[in-house]
Amino acid sequence: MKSAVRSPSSAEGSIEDHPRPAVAVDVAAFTLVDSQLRVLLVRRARSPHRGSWALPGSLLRVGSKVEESLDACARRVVEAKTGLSPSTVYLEQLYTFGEPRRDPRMRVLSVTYLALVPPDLAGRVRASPTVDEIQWRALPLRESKGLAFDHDAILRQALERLRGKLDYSPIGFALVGESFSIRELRLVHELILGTPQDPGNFRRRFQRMIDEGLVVPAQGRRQTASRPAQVYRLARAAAQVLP
Amino acid sequence: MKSAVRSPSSAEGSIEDHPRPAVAVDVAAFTLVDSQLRVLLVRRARSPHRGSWALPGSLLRVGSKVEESLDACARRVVEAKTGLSPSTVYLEQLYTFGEPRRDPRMRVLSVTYLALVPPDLAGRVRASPTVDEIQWRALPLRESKGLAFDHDAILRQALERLRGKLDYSPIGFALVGESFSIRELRLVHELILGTPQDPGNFRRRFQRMIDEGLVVPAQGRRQTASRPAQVYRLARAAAQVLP
DNA sequence: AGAATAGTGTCTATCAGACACTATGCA
DNA sequence: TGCATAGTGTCTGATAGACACTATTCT
Repeated sequence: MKSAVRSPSSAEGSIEDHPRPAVAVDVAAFTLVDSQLRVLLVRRARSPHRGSWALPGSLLRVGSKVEESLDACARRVVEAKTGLSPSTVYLEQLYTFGEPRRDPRMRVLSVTYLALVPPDLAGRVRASPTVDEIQWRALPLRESKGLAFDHDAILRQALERLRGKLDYSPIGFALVGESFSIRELRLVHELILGTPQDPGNFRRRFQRMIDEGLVVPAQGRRQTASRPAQVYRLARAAAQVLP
Repeated sequence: MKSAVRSPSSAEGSIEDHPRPAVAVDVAAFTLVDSQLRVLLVRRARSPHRGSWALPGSLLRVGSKVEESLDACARRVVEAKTGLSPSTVYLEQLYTFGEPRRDPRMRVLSVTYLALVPPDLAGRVRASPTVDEIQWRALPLRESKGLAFDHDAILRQALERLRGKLDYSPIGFALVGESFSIRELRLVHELILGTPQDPGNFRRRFQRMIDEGLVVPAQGRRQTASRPAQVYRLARAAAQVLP
């Protein structure tokens, strides 16, 4: 019972000899395509869960030469799957999943990330040669229990985080282009929250952001069936918030 | 550059052969002692950072027989250090730290947890035989750069989470006894937020919780220098929220 | 009685939500 | 000219914060 006495602190004594789990980084990447919220999925080519859809991921690079941080690994995953320069992609660590039997082969921890890809860049993934092995899937997914491993739970957690942060953080801007109309930003909120947002009230909240200098009018207008809308862009100071 | 082609998905092919990092679980455990917010620290008996104070932790138990989940590992850490039954301790995963050089010996990931220990149980840790190797240290710490590894950053993150969730979650109840006066709960909020809370306004917010049935009056009163206060306890339904 | 804390009342500013209304550009 | 969408105005109810006030119990 008192076996903890042997190694009371975080990383003691024979740390090199202690058995270690495999560590993967999996990413729930979202974007907007055709006015739909979509998540990036890959089809598994190998067992286990061969043929199932899964969140893209990779084993963390560990070893004498190629140590990468968790953030760097997540960036690498997004870059590899989309061909995007990751500088325009918002990335945020989500949660670490580590149930003993989540992978049938062996003990695997998954450090998960939330990624937001601007819609004007998301199209590139279609040009990939492995086109039918990777796709932006519209949400909500039909078969909600369809993903490999525990990726359903990861996806749920990612959406929850997204919804939770939308109101008090500028996270929504990561899903519109560099310049955007209020209508476009409102669509992002409506898709994430799943409920229509009152145009007037939404605009008033947006107006406060203008007053605070968070957002500034930009050149150009949006072509619509009727009156064109003013477009805006993030102020330089605020753009730093979304690395 | 295109090395990702070899293993495009999360856990592919030679997962058993891929080099693996060590994985530790470190816990930032808070409690109230002498009307002060305190964090549980242990003094490191071995190199690296020998003699420095650190958050308590343990290597994750991995292997054929003793697979434990991340949550179970965090519970085990708290139990080992405090002697408490972990059922009364609030536990929540915080963040996973994985910078390549955070441990000089080798690559070590730290999955961190926030723990809240009810004040009436915290005293037990003093009775431990290793009394001068472990203690509840008052916050804020004097030497804010004094902890081993990157534990300063972990502690900062834990306090941030605590502050952030205080307003919209019942997390504060985890730092009072089973029955408590409004004054006691207010003290918890004041210590976490670092600012005095208006007694009247605080009470009004509390009143809403009573109206919603979240909290109910309990037997007994609190002995003070003047008028004794009513004590309350969480309603049975609400108590489930704090496992 | 006096001190101290528990607990109440009230005023103001802010904000979300509902919804009616005006303005502008396209077909 | 009509229509669809952009954008404004207004009302209501909920809430945070500041602060004055009353109530109760201990010494």
